[in-house]
Amino acid sequence: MKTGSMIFSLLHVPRFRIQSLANCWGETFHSFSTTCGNNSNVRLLGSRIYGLQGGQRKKWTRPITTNIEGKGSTKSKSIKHEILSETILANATVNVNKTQLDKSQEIQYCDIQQEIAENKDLSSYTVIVFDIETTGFSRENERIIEIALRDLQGGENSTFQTLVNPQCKVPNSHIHGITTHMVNKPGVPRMEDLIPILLQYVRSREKPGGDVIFVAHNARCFDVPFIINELRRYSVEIPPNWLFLDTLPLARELIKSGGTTLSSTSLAALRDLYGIKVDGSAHRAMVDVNALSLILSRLTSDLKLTLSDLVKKSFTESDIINSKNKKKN
DNA sequence: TGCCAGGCCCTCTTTAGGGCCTT
Repeated sequence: MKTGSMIFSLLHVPRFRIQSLANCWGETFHSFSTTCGNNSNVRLLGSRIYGLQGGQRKKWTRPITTNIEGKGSTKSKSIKHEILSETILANATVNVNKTQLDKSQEIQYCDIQQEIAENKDLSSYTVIVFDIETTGFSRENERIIEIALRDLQGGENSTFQTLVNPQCKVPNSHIHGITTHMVNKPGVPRMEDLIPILLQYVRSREKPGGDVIFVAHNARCFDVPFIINELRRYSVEIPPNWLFLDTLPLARELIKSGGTTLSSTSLAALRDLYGIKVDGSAHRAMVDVNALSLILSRLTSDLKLTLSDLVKKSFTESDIINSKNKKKN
């Protein structure tokens, strides 16, 4: 198993508008590789954001990066975003080691993506695995401090990760290693700054007229309600083509089906079951996203689930709200 | 003084309670 190669990547954000952004952030990247039980070598590329720098309110320049795993993308590129008033202009240059990039093309996260490619009925779906780190468990009282996404179709800009300035203290640094000092400074985007960027990023991954399935572990009870609350806090509606899939019920289903040594449905237990090694700190968003990408692949294989099955198991924002209302009544 | 997360699942249950999962 080889690890440690450095891959630069970028977030190619097309020109778009944003109300107020006063941030500057950069990323360094690390790679992650693992070998699954069926001898299929899988290599993951994660990212981490450090070196956050302050910016000015109305005019600033910032590097935004995600990773490149593009097919045949051996050109060097770099990205430089200039924020002038309310407009972001994107230009890019990133240095990518060709050998490393060739290796990165071996990535095959999910049979799901192959199924999407082969099935016309499913070709409109985009599957994005995501994870958030927060200041605690309460969706009402706590805030998101890190978010990471991975589009399983891969290619350029298939990942997105950033710290988020919660504008409050981080009381649980012992969990994820993210401290108040790391996020409470001008260089880190606040949620209100990040939302338009996030929406733009997801739009850039969508297929025309297609739906996006967001996958997370314990999505129904934790990640999705958190996202819904954060968007609502800034009067932003969840796009109607967003679906959500929770891998926790899939893990329960696997235990019920028997024939597995899995005794807990936690992400850590699933990682252990499938021999997925963590490169970096577990409980950091992109590390968990990378692990869950592999877990999703193995879970769907073990449970013999197709993408159609996953679509049936997915839920919408309305489902969460309706179930909450039912409970109230 | 009162609140402290909340939804799902299991069982010694169903007019309930407790454990698990997420940070």
